[in-house]
Amino acid sequence: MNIGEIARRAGVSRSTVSYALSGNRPVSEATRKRIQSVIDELGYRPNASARALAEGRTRTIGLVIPPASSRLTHMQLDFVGSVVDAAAKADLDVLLSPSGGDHDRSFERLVSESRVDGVILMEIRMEDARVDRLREARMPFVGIGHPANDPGMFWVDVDYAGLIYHCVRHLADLGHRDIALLNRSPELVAAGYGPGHRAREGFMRAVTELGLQGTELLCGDDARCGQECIADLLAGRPEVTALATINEAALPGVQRALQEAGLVIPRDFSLTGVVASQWAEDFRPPLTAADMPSDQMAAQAMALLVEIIRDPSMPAQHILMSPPISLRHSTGAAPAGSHAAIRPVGQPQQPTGGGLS
Amino acid sequence: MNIGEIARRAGVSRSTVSYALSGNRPVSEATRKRIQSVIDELGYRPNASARALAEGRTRTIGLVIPPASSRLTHMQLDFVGSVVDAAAKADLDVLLSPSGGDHDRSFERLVSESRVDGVILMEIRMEDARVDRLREARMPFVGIGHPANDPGMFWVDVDYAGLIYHCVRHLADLGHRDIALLNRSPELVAAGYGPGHRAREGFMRAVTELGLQGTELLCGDDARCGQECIADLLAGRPEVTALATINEAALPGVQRALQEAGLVIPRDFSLTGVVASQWAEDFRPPLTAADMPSDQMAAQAMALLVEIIRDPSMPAQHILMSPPISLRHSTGAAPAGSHAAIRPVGQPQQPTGGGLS
DNA sequence: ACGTGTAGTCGAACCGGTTCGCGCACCGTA
DNA sequence: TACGGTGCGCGAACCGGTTCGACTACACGT
Repeated sequence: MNIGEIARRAGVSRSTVSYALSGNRPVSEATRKRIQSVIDELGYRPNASARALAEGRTRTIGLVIPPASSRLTHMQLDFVGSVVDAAAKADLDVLLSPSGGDHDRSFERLVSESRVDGVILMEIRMEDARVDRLREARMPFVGIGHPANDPGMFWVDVDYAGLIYHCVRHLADLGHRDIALLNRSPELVAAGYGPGHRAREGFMRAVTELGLQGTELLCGDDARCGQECIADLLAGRPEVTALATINEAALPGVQRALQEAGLVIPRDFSLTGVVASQWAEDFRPPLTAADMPSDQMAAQAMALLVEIIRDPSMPAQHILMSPPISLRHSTGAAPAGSHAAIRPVGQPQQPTGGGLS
Repeated sequence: MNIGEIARRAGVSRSTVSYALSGNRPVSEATRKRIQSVIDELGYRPNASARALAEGRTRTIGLVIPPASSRLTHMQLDFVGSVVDAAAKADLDVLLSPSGGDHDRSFERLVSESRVDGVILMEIRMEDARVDRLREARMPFVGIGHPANDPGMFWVDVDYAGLIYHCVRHLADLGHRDIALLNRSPELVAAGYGPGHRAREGFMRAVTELGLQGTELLCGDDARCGQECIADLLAGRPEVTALATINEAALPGVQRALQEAGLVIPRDFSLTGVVASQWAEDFRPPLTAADMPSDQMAAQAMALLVEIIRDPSMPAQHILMSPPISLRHSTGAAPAGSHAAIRPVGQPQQPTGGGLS
C-alpha cells in the first residue's frame, strides 16, 4: 500500500505517480486516469511521515495551551475549538501541547523535533520564556496575548485596557461614581498574566481621568470565589454601584451575592465587562459586555501563521482587537442614593483586593 | 543539525550515534560521552518525521472530538484536558481532530495517512460510522462511550443508566413520588447520543420498578433552555418535587427557574444527577451528584490504547465506570404536600418533553 | 531532411532517521 | 600459538515519499 505498489500496478514509475497526485509536472490524461483508478481501488493515501520528511514540512501546527491543572476558562476553550476549526479549513492538523507544570517535555518536542510547521502560543505572560525558546529555535509562531516588550514578535490580542476603559466610561456616563474591577486571581496576576495587568491599567486610567472612586478585586476563577468577593465588597464598600469584570467564571457567584444582598440588576447595581458572548447571554439579565471574538482571533492568528510559515522573513505584525460593547440589559443609571442604606447591615469588611487610590 | 553532522563531529558513524541515543546496542562509555557532548553543544534533537518513517510509529495519538460548532460541554472539555495530561505522562503527543460537519477530511487524514498510532474517539453514537471506518483501517482505537452493538470494540464509558437509576432511587428513598429527568437536547438524543438514551433507560427502569410518576424533559444545552424547560415543567406538572439531570449546562437556568417560582432547594425541590464535580460544587447549594471521573476515564482510555498499540491482537475490553454519588446538599425529604398550592398560579402548560407513562 | 522545442516518463538521489550483517580487535582458554 | 567468543563500531539497506536531470518521441518551422 505504498507508492511503489501503486506504480507497479499502474505500470508506471514511482515518480509518475507522485507527479500525477501533486500535479507538479504534466502527466498525460490517460496515465493519470489509470493511476487514479488503481488508487481508488486500493484506497491508497500517502504516508504523512514520509511526505513530511521529503517535503520538509508537516502540514501540522502546534497549539500550546496552559496545562489542564490550571483549569481552562470557557473563553480559552472556545478559542481552542476555533483554532481547530480554522486549521481544518486550511487543511492543517493541530498538535496539542500543554506547557508549564511538568509538561515541558511536550513543549520541547514541539519546538525542536520538527513536528510542526508553526505554533500558536496561548496565554502569553508579560515575561514569557517560551517566546524566547521559540524564537531561538526559529520556529514560526503567533502569540495570543503579548509580552511586556515584544521585539518583532507576531501576536493577536484583545485590547483589555481599552475595553475596560470604555466599560468604566460607559458606567460613568450612567452616573456611577464608585466602581469596582473584578480581576482574575491574585496568583495569576502576580505571575504576570497580561489581561489582568492591562485590565487594571485601563481601569486606573479611566478612574483617574474621570475622577471616580475605584476598587480592584482580585478574585479566583470560580463561582464560589466570585460570591465571596462580591459579598466582601458590598460589606466593605457599600458605596460601589457598578462593576466591570474580566472574570467570567466568577459571574454565577456575583449574581448570587447580589441577590442575597437584595440588589437587582440593573436597578440597584450595574454590571459589565469583557465576557464571551455565550456567557453574557446566559446571564440574567443578559450582560452588556464586550464580546470576546474567539472565532475571529483564531482565524486571524491562523492566517498570520500561514503567512509567516510561507515567508519567515516577514516583518512583525500585531493585531489588537477591540470588539464593540454589546448593549444588553445589565447596566442602568446609578441609583439616586447609595443603596447602602436599604441593605441589611453587616459588619464592614475590607474587600479582598484592597482599595485602589 | 542532523544525525550525520553529529556523527561527523564526534568522529563516528551515523549508526553509532543512533545506537548511543536509543541504547538498542551497547556503545562504549567513552564514545557515548563524546557523542553526548557534541549533541549538547549543538542542541540536537532527532527529526520526528524521519524517526516515525523509519520506526513505523509516530508516538502520537489522535483525539477525535465533536466539531466545535456543537459546543463542547464542560465535561467534554475536562476530558480533553485529562487526555492531554495522560498522553504527556506517556510521552505521547496528541493530534486533535474534529469530526462530523464538514471536517471529515481531518478525520480521514487521521485514519489513513499513518499520522497517529492510535485514536481516542469521543462522543460515540449508538450507530457510529467512524467506528466502522477505524476498524476497516485497522487503526487501534478506544471509544469514549459505546455504540448499541459493539462486536469486539474497546471502550470506556460511564454507566449513565445505572447512575440515573440510583439517583432516582435515592430520591424515592427520600419520599419523592413524582420525578423528572432533565435530558440533553432533542436533536442530540434523536441523533443517537448514547448517554441520553441510557439515562432515559435507567430512569424508566427506576420509575417502573419503584412505581413512581416520571417525566422526561429534553432540553437544550444552555442556561436559557434550562430555565424555560423547568418553568414549563413547574407550570404543567406542579406535582413534580425532584429532578435528576445529565444536562449540566442547563443548571444555571434550572436554578433561576426554581428561584423565580419561589422554591428553595432542597426544602421544596430536590436536585441530583450526573455532573462534573466542579459544577456540582459551584452550585448553590452544592449538588448531590455522581461526579464525572474524567481524569480516571482519560487515564484508563490511554492505558488501554497503549496496550492495543503494543498488541493489536488483544481481546476486546470494556470499562464501565460507576462513580459514587457524592452526598452534598441539594436533596432532601419530599415536601409534605405538593408545593403547587403555595406557588403563584400560572396557566398550566405541557412540559417540553411530554409525559413518560 | 534537419535542428529545435516540448510533453511525458523514467531512474536516481535525497530527506533523516533505524536496523541488520559483518569485520576487527581483544579476551581467555586449550 | 591457534581458536572461539565477545564487545564495539562501520557500512549499507531500508522506511515512503518528492524532485531533479536526462532521455524519448513527436510536432514544428525552415
